[in-house]
Amino acid sequence: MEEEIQEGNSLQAHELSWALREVTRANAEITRELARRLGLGVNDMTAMDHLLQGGPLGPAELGNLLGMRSASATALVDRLEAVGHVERRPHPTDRRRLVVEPTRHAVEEVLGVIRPLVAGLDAVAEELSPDERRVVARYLERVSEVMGSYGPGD
Amino acid sequence: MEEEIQEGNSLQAHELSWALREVTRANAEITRELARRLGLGVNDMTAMDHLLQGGPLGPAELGNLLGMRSASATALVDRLEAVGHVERRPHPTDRRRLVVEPTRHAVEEVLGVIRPLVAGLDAVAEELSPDERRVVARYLERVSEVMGSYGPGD
DNA sequence: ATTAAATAGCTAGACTATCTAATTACTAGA
DNA sequence: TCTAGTAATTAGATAGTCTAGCTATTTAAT
Repeated sequence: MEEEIQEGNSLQAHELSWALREVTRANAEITRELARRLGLGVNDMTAMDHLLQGGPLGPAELGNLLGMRSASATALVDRLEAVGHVERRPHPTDRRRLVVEPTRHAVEEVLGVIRPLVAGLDAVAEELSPDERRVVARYLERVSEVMGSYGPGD
Repeated sequence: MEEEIQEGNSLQAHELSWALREVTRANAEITRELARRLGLGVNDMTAMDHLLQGGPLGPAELGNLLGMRSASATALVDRLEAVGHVERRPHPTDRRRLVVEPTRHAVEEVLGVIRPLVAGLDAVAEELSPDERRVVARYLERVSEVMGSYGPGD
């Protein structure tokens, strides 16, 4: 896009918000692209991402992270299991529960696809000085807070 | 991921990337929430967003922004038109084309829902000094570039 | 102990949104 | 004018989600 930040003039707040909006838009695009490369739907890919990132999750718990009902989560885990990306294991203490575990092969495949992106983003962060990183991190945290405050409510 | 051991007190690059990841995750959530409040699907809401933001768009052009085929875009515009959120108008010069225009009522409704969020994000930007805003903006632009470089390709 | 309520996951059937392929109408270049 | 290309649509198929209801298990209250 052609909107360049003006040198000399002060940068208006809404221009910064616009840059943020561009990031979220680019993120939506890349999410579709990564899913396509993995041969998964967007939600299925995002679910794998959550499984790699976070601790052990049950099907419904996983679905909640994606804003879906437990029935849909069952179907989601079915699909992931069918392609060998996850396995259902019994929960160690609660016999009602399951834990959904990514398979070794799936971990490698997913990481292989997202690694270049992660590396690219880390490289951008490396370009900043430690002080600058602190400024940006604080901004990003505040943005997360504000977004979170509009979470599923009334 | 557990707490990273920091060298000195400097903020590591991947911690910053993690903060970015939190933002994109929060954005995915709030996108669902905003769509829910408007009684629209996520793509339909995002389409409205694009129509408010950008210049005049045809159905397929709009669909491309969302990564969908022209047939799906036709259906999308059908849905938006059915609830009175957009109108199909003839393109001024090319009689094959249409322009999809949001209705006055829809503009108000959508803006009413997203305005608080936009205001909240602008307020976060206001908390920063002009210099800090420049630093953050540059980071966000670089992030958009990196994400864009993984765009739909091979 | 027994019973009642809540929780986790699953099944069934319907609905929504997307896709591919083919169709119509129009534009533009040789 | 003929031909190739483009914009939008239609038709049919498929995938993913939803609601509603089910079983099994756990937790809490008699």
